[in-house]
Amino acid sequence: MEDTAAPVSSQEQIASPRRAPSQQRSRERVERMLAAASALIAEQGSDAMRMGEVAERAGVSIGSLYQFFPDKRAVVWALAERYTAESQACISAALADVGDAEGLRQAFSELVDIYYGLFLAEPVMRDIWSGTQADKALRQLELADSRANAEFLTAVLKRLRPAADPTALETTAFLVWQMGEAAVRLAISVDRQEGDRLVSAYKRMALRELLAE
Amino acid sequence: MEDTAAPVSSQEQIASPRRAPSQQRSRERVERMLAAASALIAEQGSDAMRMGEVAERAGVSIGSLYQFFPDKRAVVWALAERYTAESQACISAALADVGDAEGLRQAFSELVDIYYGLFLAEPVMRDIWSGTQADKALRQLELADSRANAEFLTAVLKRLRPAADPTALETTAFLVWQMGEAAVRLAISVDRQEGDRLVSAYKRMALRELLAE
DNA sequence: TCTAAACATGAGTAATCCTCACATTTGCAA
DNA sequence: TTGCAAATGTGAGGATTACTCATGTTTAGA
Repeated sequence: MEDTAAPVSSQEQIASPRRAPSQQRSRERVERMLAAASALIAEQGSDAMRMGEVAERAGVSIGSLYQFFPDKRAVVWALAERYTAESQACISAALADVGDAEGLRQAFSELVDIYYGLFLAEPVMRDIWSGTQADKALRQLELADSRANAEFLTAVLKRLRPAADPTALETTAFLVWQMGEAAVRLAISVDRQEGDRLVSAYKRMALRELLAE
Repeated sequence: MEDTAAPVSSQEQIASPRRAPSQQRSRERVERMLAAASALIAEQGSDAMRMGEVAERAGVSIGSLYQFFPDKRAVVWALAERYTAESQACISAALADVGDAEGLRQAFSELVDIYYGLFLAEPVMRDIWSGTQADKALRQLELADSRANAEFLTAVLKRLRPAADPTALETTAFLVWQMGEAAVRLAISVDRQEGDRLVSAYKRMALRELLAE
């Protein structure tokens, strides 16, 4: 007798730290845990990362690890959250004072290059975001992040094309942004030369759309 | 004393059936296994799919399951392979006799609609391809599939724009195709109304690029 | 009919996530 | 300073699950 219902479809809530570290000592230990996890992900990928190994390398017991992270995904999620927070500021700054088409062209091109470079250089980031589709919580984080970033782009578009339908601009910005993330992920999974070509092609395609009409 | 090398980076080869079923009886049993797996994925997702449950539902022992599939991923992979084989024919047919810009516009739009519809309707397909980023073998299958499909598009482009640089056309086709897959995956993970808008926006963006110059 | 190969079985192995009962440390009020 | 509650730390062990293997059964063909 098994469940015939599909419990998966419900919104799996993101697991927040089981208990926020309130003492200095534990805050440092949590940092060590995250650093250990980051190193292990860089070496082996998040899938091969073992919780026991994270604990060992951080110099804490497995129990302590689970005191602050409800499960394995939460560890990865915590790292992912840091990256998004960092990049958000960078993106906001780059797009804030774009005033004309040429400005957008330059700022956008730079942003894509930075993003591409980050993925090429950061194995942890690459690993985390490539698992994004499979993990519901990460997928939600990525979507939320993408929406937030797309909003900066939307703001620019509304400035440059005040006559256009706002909803359409929002859709365009969101789509272009997501396509960019997909393009970069694609680019790093083929050889470097083709990757560069793909990123260039994406830039052209995105800008054509952003500056249309 | 731990390995400091990262064994993950090496090309994990796709696991082929451990032993191809040669008798009628076993061929039928393998079909039942795949059907059971498909049903379970539809209900719970491939991650929650348990090999024991697949065997039970197919009415075979766990040992039999492993006689034909070397591991869990191979089961999912076998299902994925079927979908790609099916869709390939469909895509090839749709693009084969495109002769002008208007023809491309129509054929492309239809293809995207079909693909979007398929993802909306087929939970198994949705699940399999959303895990695509995490699983190296599936990622390779998807890339190979995408390249093959993009080739049909490349052929059309070369016909419509004979003067253009062939490599550039190939890059464009591949990128546009991958963007399409990403757009559809994005569209099904937001609400239906926004999903529709995103797919429309993708069509416009892609066609603008495909018909440029 | 006989035999070798293909097929079938399921209890058992190994790996891993995570819990929990208990020990220790910290901050702070009396 | 002292006492104590809350926060933190520990690691053996429970629970789950992918996968193996020794052994038995069925099939195809000579």
